[in-house]
Amino acid sequence: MENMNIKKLAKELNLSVSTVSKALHDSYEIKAETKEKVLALAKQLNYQPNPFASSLRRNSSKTIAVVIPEIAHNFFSLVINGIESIAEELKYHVLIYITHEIPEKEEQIIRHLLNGRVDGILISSSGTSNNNTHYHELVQKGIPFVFFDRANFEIDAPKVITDDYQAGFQATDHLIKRQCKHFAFLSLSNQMTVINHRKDGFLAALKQYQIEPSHVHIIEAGTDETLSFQIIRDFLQPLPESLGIFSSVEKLAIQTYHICKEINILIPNQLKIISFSNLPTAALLNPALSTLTQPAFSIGKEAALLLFQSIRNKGKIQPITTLPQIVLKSTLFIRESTKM
Amino acid sequence: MENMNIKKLAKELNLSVSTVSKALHDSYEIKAETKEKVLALAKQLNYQPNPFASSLRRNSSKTIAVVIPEIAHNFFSLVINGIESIAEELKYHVLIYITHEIPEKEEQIIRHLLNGRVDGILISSSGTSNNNTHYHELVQKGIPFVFFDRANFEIDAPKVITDDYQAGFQATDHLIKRQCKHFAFLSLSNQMTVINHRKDGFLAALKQYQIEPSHVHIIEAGTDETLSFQIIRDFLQPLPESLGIFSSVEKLAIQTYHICKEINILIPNQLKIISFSNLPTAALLNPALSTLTQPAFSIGKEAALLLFQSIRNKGKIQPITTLPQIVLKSTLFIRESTKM
DNA sequence: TTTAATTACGAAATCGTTTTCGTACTCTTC
DNA sequence: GAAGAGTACGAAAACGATTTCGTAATTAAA
Repeated sequence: MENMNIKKLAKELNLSVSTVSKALHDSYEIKAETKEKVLALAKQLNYQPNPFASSLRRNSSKTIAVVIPEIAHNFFSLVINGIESIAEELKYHVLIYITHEIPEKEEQIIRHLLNGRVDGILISSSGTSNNNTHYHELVQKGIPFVFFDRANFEIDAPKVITDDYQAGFQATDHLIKRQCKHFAFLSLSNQMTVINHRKDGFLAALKQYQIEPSHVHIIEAGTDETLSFQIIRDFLQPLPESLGIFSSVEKLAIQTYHICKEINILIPNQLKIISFSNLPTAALLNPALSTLTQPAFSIGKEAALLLFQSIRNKGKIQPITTLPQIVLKSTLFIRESTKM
Repeated sequence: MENMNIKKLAKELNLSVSTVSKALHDSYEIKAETKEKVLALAKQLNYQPNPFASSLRRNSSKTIAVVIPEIAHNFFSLVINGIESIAEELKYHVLIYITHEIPEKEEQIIRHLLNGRVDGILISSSGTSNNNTHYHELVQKGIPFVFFDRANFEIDAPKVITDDYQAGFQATDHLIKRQCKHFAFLSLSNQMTVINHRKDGFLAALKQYQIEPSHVHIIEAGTDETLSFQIIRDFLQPLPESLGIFSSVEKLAIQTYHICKEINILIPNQLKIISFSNLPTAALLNPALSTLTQPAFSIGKEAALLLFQSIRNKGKIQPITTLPQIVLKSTLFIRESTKM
């Protein structure tokens, strides 16, 4: 009596296994009276179908995977919230995989997922877009996947991104209007398209205002914490005159704050800074941080919706139109860190 | 040729399915030469075993579930990081379920997991300890689970917690020594044991210093955001003299900061505050927030280790000794928000 | 030389569902 | 009342792995 299964249910009911299965799935072949009996006993004996048997037979797992570079990061946590809100509604399960910003790790995870464990994948890429073969394998295997935020534009898959170029332009325009003379862009990696879009917006704004190229600084801080600390610290000593920093990610802005505190640089007097960020405490920082805030929850929601659409359409002929690419808007919050 | 499976592999190799399966599992029954051939072709044809067939037969899923109240919260994100670090090593998969602090939601999730989808569960309870039947059902079904942080002490399961009583005492002691006259404890719920342990520490310290009971305030702020805002705001108007606040969770401290900013209460002059928190920006707030910081990553790691130990021991006789309960220490960081 | 043990493999059952057929039986309809 | 349609169910074949047995062939022991 360890575990209830459909066979025991059938025996108990004096019905065949197939009849019970059909009854549980509300098949038209079974008459109402029988269905009721089956449902009643199933509930009474606390029957729950074995998910693996079901997945094996139906070739569908009711599970999706989320592959992200890191999780202890407000942006990604909020995205997961958005994803979960949809998955929960559709009774799907959510597997989480963390790449720790290591492209090989991402490849390994994606390759593993080729085995059919999930019906679809949501990816925020850690890749340097050098090696795309794992994405191609997904396409070839017919496993639906959707990129969010960190997309790979060489791959023909649905994407949910934000208006990074425009946001970068807007942030930089703001710094220019606040009378900065030198401008620095804090970059995570020059291999990531999101970051590069933000940088392109940054550069475009500076170009439009004809800023002296020698006053433009691109700081490749990288993903390693201690290293990026050192790189930023080195850049700030000596401190360029009227420096305006546009940080492409929250983490680097926080590091900059720490460094400024350490070596006594006053924000916003000596240095203005604005950053992409979903920090719930941005307004409470000393000084309050001006931010470009991505609609993280919506990104997760939209990405999940696209994925489930993709899963539903699986097998059916794809429309010839290009795959959907949803672009959401980030919001600019002007706070004290960029005060004149 | 859609998907590779063991049958096709066997045919290609002129071997039986069973031989191939054994070879892939490095069985002693198969000679080295055959194993090599099988492994070689498996790699060449990119064979990956179907996880559902395997799980169905072996009755094990190589998957664990993490059930948490919310994810957009530094503490839980860090815990997940810790959990993932162990799961990844053991090649386990991690399913995430979010209860949004709704006990019924938690029950529903746990009940669903009785179907064998996972080999074990890590739980940070959202329950009010009124209804424990779902935990009992886990025990009865023999599904291993471990509580972390928010444990239910009526249930005989392994737990990883922190020294909440002591930390609460320490935080309060600190406030007393900083010459506070009135003392407030911001609580999420009087049904949660973690919170109550912190409160007990708080009350014990006040008792030891013989603080006038009328100067002690327990604020039940609750989990609803707008409501808790209102409750805290109401409490702060009018502002008790020399108020020292001990916030049991980060979120309420942040709300308090926002309110103080809004109604112009100066921290730490008019109000001192210390909070349990894993905010990476605690030191950068205005003013820097004194915190009790839980070793979130370690909590996740230890809980995962206990769970896997439990999974390995499944079926074997349990030792008569009480189940393991690991207590980790929180760290006190004194910052400006409690300055004299 | 006979017996026992070991080696290396294969047939088939099994895990618990789902789904395709097949088939009694009843009910129309002309 | 014969043919066709519809109803309600059951037998059995999947799904793809794992595992239990059984057994030839070889080797070792007596």
